[in-house]
Amino acid sequence: MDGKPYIAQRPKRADGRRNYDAILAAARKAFESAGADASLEDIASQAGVAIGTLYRHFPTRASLVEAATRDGLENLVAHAERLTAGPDPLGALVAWMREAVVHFSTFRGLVGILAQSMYDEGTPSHTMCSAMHRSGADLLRAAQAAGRVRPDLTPDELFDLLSGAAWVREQATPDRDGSARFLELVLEGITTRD
Amino acid sequence: MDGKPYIAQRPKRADGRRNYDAILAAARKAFESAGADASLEDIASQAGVAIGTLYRHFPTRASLVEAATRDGLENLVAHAERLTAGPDPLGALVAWMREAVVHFSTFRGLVGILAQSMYDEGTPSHTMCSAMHRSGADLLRAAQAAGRVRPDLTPDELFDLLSGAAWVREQATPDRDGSARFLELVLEGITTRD
DNA sequence: ATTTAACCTGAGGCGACCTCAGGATGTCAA
DNA sequence: TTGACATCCTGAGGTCGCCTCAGGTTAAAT
Repeated sequence: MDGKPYIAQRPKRADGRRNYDAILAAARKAFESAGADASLEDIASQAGVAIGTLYRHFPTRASLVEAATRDGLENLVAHAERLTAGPDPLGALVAWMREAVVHFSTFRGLVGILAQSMYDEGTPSHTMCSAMHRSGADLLRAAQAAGRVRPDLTPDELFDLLSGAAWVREQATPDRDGSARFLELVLEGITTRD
Repeated sequence: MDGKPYIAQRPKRADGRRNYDAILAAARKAFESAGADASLEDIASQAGVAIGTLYRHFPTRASLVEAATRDGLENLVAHAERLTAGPDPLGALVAWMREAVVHFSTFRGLVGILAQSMYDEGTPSHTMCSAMHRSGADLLRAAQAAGRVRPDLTPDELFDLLSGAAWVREQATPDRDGSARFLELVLEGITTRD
C-alpha cells in the first residue's frame, strides 16, 4: 500500500544542513519540556525557520521524533552489544533494562510512539525499535541460558514490562517516581528463585 | 487558588436532562472508538446538540470523561467492598486487579487521566480515584495480613503496577494483547513464595 | 398567564496542522 | 567569474478542533 517509512536524512546543501540541525535542536528542547505533542510551529520559530522548512525536512511528526531520539536509542543498542557475552548475564540484562526505561521516557509521549513502532513497520522509528528488540532479546536469551530468568519469558513480554515501567516514569512527578520500584518488582517476578 | 473540582451533575429541567444523557451516550461511544481525545464537536453533533450545550453540561473534557466513566468505576469500588473480608484475600485481590485493569483501559487515554487524577486533587476524577485507592489498599492489606503478598508493597506501588498493565492493554492490538501476561508476571513478583 | 431561571444556539476568535506556489540561494561545471 | 539548476526557503491560507458569549428559547413554578 505505502512505500517504505520516511527516515529523515541530513540534507546536502549547507543551508539545508544548518536548518536541519537547528530544527532538531529546537525539537529536542521542545519535546523535553512539552512532550511529544509540542507545537511544530513553535519548534520552527524557535529554530528561526519558517514552518514549511520544518515540513520539508520532517514531513511527519513521527519522523521528527525519530530523528530526535535516534542517537539515544543507538547508544542503547551499542551498550547492549558491549554487555552481551559478559560474565554476568543477569546483571547485564538488569543494567540494560534500567537504561532502556530511562531512554524510553526521555520525554512525555515517547514510549507510546515506540510501543506503536515496535510492531508497526511503516513507522519511522520501526527500524530502531527492531534493533532494540534484537538487543533485548539477546540479553534475555543469555540470562535465560544462565538459568537466571524464567525460561518462558518472551522478548515481547520483556518489552511490555519495560514499556510499562517507562510509562509509569513518564507519569511521575518530582515527588513521586515509582518507576525504579516498578522495575524492581518486575524483576522479582521474572528472575528465578535462588 | 481554584474552587473545588467541577463534577457534572444531572440538570433539573427535562430538556437539560435529555441533552445531558444524549451527550453522555455519544461521548461514551466516541471515546471508545477514538480515545479520550475524541472531537467534542463530533460528540455534540452526534448527540444532536450545539457545541455550547455540551460545554454547558461539561465545562471541561476531564469532566466529561469523569461522567462517562463514573458508573464503571463505582462498580469497581462496589465489587471491592463485596470482596473484602472474604475467605481468600489473595484471590480477592487478584480478581479485583484483573477487573481494575479492564476498567482502566475502557478507552485509549483513560489510564493516563486516572493516573493524573489519583494524586491531583482539583481534578474531576479525583474523588473516584481516591475511592478506588482506598478499595485497593483494603484488599492489599488483607492479602498482606494473610501473608500472601509481600508486606513492603504499598498501595501507591500497587496502582503503578495496575496502571502499567492497563497502559499495555491500551496499546494492544487485537492480535497482540500482553496485558494478561503482564499482570501474571507482576503477581509473580508481589506474591510471597509458597 | 406571567414570570424567570434554566437552557440552547451557533457565529467567531484562536491556535495548531499542513500544503503549495513562488521566490531565493548554494553549488557545480564551464 | 558566470550562468544554470536543483535544492532549499517562505509564509499566506485552508482546515479543524477548542472554547466563549450575546442573544434567543422554554420548562416549570406561581
